[in-house]
Amino acid sequence: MSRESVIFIVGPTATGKSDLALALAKKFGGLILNCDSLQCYERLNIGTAKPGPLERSEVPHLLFDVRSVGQTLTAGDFRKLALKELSVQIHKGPIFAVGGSGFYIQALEKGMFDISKPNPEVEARVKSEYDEKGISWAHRELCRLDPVYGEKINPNDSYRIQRGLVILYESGRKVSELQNEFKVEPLPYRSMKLGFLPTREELLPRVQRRVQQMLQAGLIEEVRKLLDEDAGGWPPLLSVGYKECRQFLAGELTETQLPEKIVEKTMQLAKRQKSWFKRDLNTQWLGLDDPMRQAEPIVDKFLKGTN
RNA sequence: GGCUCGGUAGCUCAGUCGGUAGAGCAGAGGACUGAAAAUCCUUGUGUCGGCGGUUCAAUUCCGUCCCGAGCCA
Repeated sequence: MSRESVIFIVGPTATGKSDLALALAKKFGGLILNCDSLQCYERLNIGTAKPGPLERSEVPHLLFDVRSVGQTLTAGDFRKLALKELSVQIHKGPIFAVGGSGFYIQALEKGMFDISKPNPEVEARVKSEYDEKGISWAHRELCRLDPVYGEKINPNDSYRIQRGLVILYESGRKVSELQNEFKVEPLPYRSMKLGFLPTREELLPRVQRRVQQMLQAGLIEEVRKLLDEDAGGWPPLLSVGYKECRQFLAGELTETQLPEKIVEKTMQLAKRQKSWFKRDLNTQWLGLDDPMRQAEPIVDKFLKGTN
């Protein structure tokens, strides 16, 4: 029996991925590896539905709270940290890699371009030039320097335009070249994927319940404390739930609008997560009803198999 | 009870000097290589409140009724 196994558990938010991972890890003597971009940060607990001390005392939880307030983590950082954790921990038992960040899971499974982490000075330079000269200038500049990539991305995609320029200025490399040269670096362990793909009707009540619970558990207070510590410019506080609490604290949302807005934004996030995960044909899909019963035999068979 | 203003897409509303209507948001689908819970793309038929009348033609004008808000009694 090969013990060097990774079982991914993917899907949109509020589907019960963490609960399933915990149950499976207990059952099969495994460990949990976080694949959620925001649960990597300290102090984002309530709003990310991060597993608490109880869960973490039952099963080893890896890659939670690896960055503190004000710091950022990139997908590339995540990949490196995850591979390192896997190399030292995988002998201890099967790894249940859980999370809703499709981009992070892709980074872990397939690798990333061979370039260094973005240099903050270059990023700042691109940003200020972008702010000064505008998005259409930036897009034209990108098209001039890397026509293939420039024409592929949308002229309104501020994020990718700036990123493309940062890569060009910093390394002189074109994204289109990097894409051509890129070779998948598969995970050096055997792996399988379980996933949830609920309908809107199935997910909505779960999201509503979860948002209610988060607010009761003190989400607003969590946000207020972070803002008191001057974390206002920290990108994670722009994410779903956190952003809306800030709007509430700024008087831009009423007490009744707040939960409604968080539910709405969470459902939109879930839609994007679904469209990311559903195209992966290697995923075995589970229903929301008693997922442990469905998953256990699949995982058991996988762990007993040798290929 | 009288007067006024409203009733148009799931919501907020625009508009049609009479030729059956369109924005934002929501919803749906999709993309995705270092902030990804980010960033972005595509997608708008609905008894234009009901019933009558005028008209070649009414969501638009007129009458009446229903509903909501406000003012006066």
